Amino acid sequence: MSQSTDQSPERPAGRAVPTSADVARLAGVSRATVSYVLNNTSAVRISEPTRRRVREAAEELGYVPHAAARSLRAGHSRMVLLPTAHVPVGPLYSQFFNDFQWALRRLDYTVVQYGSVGMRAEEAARAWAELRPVAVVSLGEAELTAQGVEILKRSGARAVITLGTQNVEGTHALVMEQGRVGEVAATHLVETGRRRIGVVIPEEPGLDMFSGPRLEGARRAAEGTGATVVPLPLRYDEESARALAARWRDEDLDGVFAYNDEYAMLLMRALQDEGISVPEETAVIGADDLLLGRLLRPRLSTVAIDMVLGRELAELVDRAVREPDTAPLSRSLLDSRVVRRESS
Amino acid sequence: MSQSTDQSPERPAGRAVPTSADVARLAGVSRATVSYVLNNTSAVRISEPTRRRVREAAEELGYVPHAAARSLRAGHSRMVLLPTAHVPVGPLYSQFFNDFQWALRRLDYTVVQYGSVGMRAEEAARAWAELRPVAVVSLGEAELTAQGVEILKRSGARAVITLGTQNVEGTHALVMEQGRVGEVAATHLVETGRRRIGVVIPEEPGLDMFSGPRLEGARRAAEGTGATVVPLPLRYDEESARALAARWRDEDLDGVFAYNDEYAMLLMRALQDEGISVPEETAVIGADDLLLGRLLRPRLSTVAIDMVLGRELAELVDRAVREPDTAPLSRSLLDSRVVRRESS
DNA sequence: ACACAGTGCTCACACGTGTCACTGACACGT
DNA sequence: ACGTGTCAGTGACACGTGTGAGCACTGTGT
Repeated sequence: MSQSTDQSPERPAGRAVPTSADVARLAGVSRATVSYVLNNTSAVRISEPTRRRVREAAEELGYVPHAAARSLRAGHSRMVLLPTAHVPVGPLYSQFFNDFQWALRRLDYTVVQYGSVGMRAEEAARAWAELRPVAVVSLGEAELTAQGVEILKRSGARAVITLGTQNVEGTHALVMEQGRVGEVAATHLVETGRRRIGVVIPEEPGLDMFSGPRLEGARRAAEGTGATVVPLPLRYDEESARALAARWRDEDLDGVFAYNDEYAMLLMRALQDEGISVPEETAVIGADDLLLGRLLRPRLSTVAIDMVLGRELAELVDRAVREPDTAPLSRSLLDSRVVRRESS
Repeated sequence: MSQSTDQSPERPAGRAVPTSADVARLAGVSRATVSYVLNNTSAVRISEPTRRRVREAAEELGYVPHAAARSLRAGHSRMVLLPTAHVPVGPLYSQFFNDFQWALRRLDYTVVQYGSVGMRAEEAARAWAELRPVAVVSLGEAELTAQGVEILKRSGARAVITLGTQNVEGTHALVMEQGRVGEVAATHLVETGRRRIGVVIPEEPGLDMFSGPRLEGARRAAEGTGATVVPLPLRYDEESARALAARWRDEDLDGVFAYNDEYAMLLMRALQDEGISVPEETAVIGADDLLLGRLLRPRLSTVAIDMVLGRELAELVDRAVREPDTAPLSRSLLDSRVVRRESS
């Protein structure tokens, strides 16, 4: 990175940022009093007239406390860091993350998303550690090594939590059972008589953390039923889908779980263009229960995924912070159920 | 908010967070030397053996500098704050934001997203100001009042930038010409002979900042051509679409610009179910050029939107920070063009 | 012998905040 | 007069860092 140049960033002199000392001066009291008043400290008693004078002075100057100074003094920051994923997340996660943030703020945490694009895992961990967050909640475990966790904990983080598919040493690993998604999809296909079942694996990077476990789940479901599972790599474009459809009959497939509804729609169109009838010749099922899937003919069957509430997760985080030495959290983060429509 | 309780958050004593003083002690030098070495300060000369000893000591202790202390001393933070929008953003913006963040980091800024869910504008501005960001870049101007801008600037922010549809006093307002989207869509419909043109307005909250200007743009395009524009409120569900389609012939519409591809797909299906042929009886055009739109029959026409590069915007921000007194930035952030397929 | 410059490092302050320990002032009971 | 207690507030330190001023030492020129 470039060196911090710092070319005399003086403000225009007359407009210095007001501090609590300025407030104290204007109100004619000591700085300590200002601190007590503005923080509503209950242990010290300040008369009502003084309180008012302080508040008015703060208002007049437009005083805003300096978070860095505050947390420096306090020794901690009540800040929860969310490494921003480079994963392309759908509306499901957006909604979940919004709720989660809102709930954390209710618990008086400051939520900060901090990107790590183009950094190695350990480098990123160090950058996060500089902010001295009280907790780190990572979507996926890809950007966290055991060493990175160690760095974070040593820098004062009381909880490191991953929302992923596997456990990571030293973290509270909340497992999203992606495997269940593949499992219920495959089970549904098997129960409706399909025998050679394709599972679409997106070739787009960053999705492996979801697609891998879903494939495994499908395999588990097929085990011992006589059905076989065939992984099908697919890029999210028409040409790739056409190519896959062209060799469909050679593969002798009669059912497919297509990772999610978008890939399912793409593939179903290609199959139909190839003259393969859905669901008679091949059943298709997606995941996420997008509205758009209901607009196709046949209507797309799907796996609906119910995420845990953001509020619940926020409470788990809060507990992990308050009692860092308790056993690692354990909670299934999502639930899956088949929504059968017409394509399967 | 609840009071900060601070119930003796002592770490297990043996594991205190290491500071530069610890590093100095271990390396047998002064704290100043440590600072000089770890920051590669060129003005002071430190011998190579000493440098090595310091680096090794830092490594051994797992020392990570304390960002709060650093920026407290420095008086500024090179932190760019991105208020997280409560707007449901599509893949277009996700991509753009990723690029933008990456580019800012290249310029040695620290990018932090900070939510303001459930806060009033002024309250949120105050919370942001506590972090003393050097710049604030807001997607949309909804969560920024003139007063909020004043608070931020007074707290040391050298640039407040909005990516929106209108100017805000005191900010560098980068205008996304949403109007153009509606304009090119309507122009296209008019040129292909349509006379009564519907414009879908999503009823979902948070989208007004886009839908309003798009409607206005469509109106501009129709002006003086003899065509009329009819706003059509629509919720993103099948029932609402069915209801709209049911009164379609009464409205006597022969063309529709449907806000984006998702609403367009929803509406087109409802029209077809109602027995209205597309494009013969009614032309349909969306926006965003989603892949899924190409899967329908007829294939969906759309307005492709080319966003400005994240890197360019990052450079604008950098310039605004370095020279805060220059004229407000001005730059059109997006470009629109019609992609004609089969539905229009 | 002295001035002077260069090298390698340290001292001590400042940044803005929270809070512990303490101080006057006044009231009350004896 | 004295001890005790409450009220309303203040003084001073600590948090971790960056940096200008300065110090001890060595070499070099006159």
